Amino acid sequence: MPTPPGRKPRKAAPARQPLTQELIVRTAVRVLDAEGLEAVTMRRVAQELGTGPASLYAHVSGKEELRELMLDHVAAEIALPAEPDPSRWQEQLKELAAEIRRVYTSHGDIAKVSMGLIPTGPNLLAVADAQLGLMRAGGVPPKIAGLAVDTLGMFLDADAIEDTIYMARTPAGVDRWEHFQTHFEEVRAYFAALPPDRFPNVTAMVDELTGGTGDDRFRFGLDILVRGIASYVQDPPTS
Amino acid sequence: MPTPPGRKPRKAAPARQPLTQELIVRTAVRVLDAEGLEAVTMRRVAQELGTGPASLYAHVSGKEELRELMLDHVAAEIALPAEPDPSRWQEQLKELAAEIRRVYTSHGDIAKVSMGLIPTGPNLLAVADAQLGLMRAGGVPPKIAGLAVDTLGMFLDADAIEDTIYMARTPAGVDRWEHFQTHFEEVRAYFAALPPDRFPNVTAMVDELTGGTGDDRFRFGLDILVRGIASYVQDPPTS
DNA sequence: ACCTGAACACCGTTCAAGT
DNA sequence: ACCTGAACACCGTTCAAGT
Repeated sequence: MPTPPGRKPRKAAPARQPLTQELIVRTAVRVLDAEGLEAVTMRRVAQELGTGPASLYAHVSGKEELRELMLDHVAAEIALPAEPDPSRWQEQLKELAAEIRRVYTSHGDIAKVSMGLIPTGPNLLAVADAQLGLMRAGGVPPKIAGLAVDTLGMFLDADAIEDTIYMARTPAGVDRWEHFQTHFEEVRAYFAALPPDRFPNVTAMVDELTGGTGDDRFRFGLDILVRGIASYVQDPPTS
Repeated sequence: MPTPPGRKPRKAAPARQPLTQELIVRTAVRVLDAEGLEAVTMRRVAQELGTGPASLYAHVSGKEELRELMLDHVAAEIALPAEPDPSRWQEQLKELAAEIRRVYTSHGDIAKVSMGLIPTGPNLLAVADAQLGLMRAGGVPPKIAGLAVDTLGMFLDADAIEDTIYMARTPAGVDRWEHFQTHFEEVRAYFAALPPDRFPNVTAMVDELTGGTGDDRFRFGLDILVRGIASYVQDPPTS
């Protein structure tokens, strides 16, 4: 049967969307989520878009910029506190940190891009601005707040990277948690088998060194940092 | 003139040293020091040794193992405290941290290898053992000490990486410090030019955000961490 | 056992040529 | 202005062949 007049074919063509920076970044993040940062190559992203690698360079200056755009794209998911509350700025800062951790760890090893990068994208800057806002509301001296944003950022990046170590190396087709467990048990056995005379403390503390979960480590470090920052407040707000 | 009998030629041949793991690792570290971690490729190390990349695989399982061997090789330079002194364990821990920082930052971006890696090499394990020894001497509860080694390691790795950002990207033939200054001034100008209504805190604190040196940041973070760890000590030793 | 050349399956980026 | 094919100068790793 011929198509009746005036009725257009359902799909005019493959109708590929035109290339834009936004589309490229979204595609790159999809690859990141599925296979990790190492899999995000210019060639791979181009292939995913049905084109060649050279086509990307009209919208992105190179791989480095693409990585930074991916990071800022992902940072948009971080929910910021509505308004600083001076009476509970420490809790708010911890909540924001937990939120950043949640978003980072849900996007493969994106934290590797953040580590050692001065934030310039709008979303990452908004996060930094929110952190500063909370500390200012809490009465943290500006100089301390300036240093603390850096330190907090280092901690969050490092923690997210640490969290994704076992994940990243999981071979395809293997259960992630099983892989995690196996690897962990190997480390434990290795530590336990070390010569006690050369490593008296490591061998004596095998349980303590391998026992803590990622959550334990995060809470421990975050608590110490926030308490440390708060210790610089001269006149704590009367709650 | 012919060579007199019984006198061997000065140099019998190019006399290349036979390939060993030790030699490969030393060569790789030399490339790291001169050109950074990215320049350390299997092919480049092989070339430096006057052979092909395939030859390395008889002594090293691959690039990943070579990187870890490099890290442990470098960790041998870290001077460990002679003996824990319970009355000044916090100072000793800070001194050790500063020593680790010194060694890491003197070897390009080697800290990138350490980040997110469970230490298994003898030298890195010795460093961890020393940290644990200091904390145990200070009366830090074992569980806390176990978490603290992790947190401290994360901080040291992140700090060293942060320190080498500007260095690593310096183009050849350009003065490193000049490059650093230029880049820093650009960041400052960028922050200052941001819209104050969207980023009220960042724009209000440009000086505080760009003012601190790497040393400031290190001392600030380390001080907070050690104080936090010490806060878990139940019965501080009577000094 | 160690070393090698050649090959395989990848990279990021550039550039002249097309539309 | 945007897109493309082809090329350039690299990667890590494997493998059969040599010694």
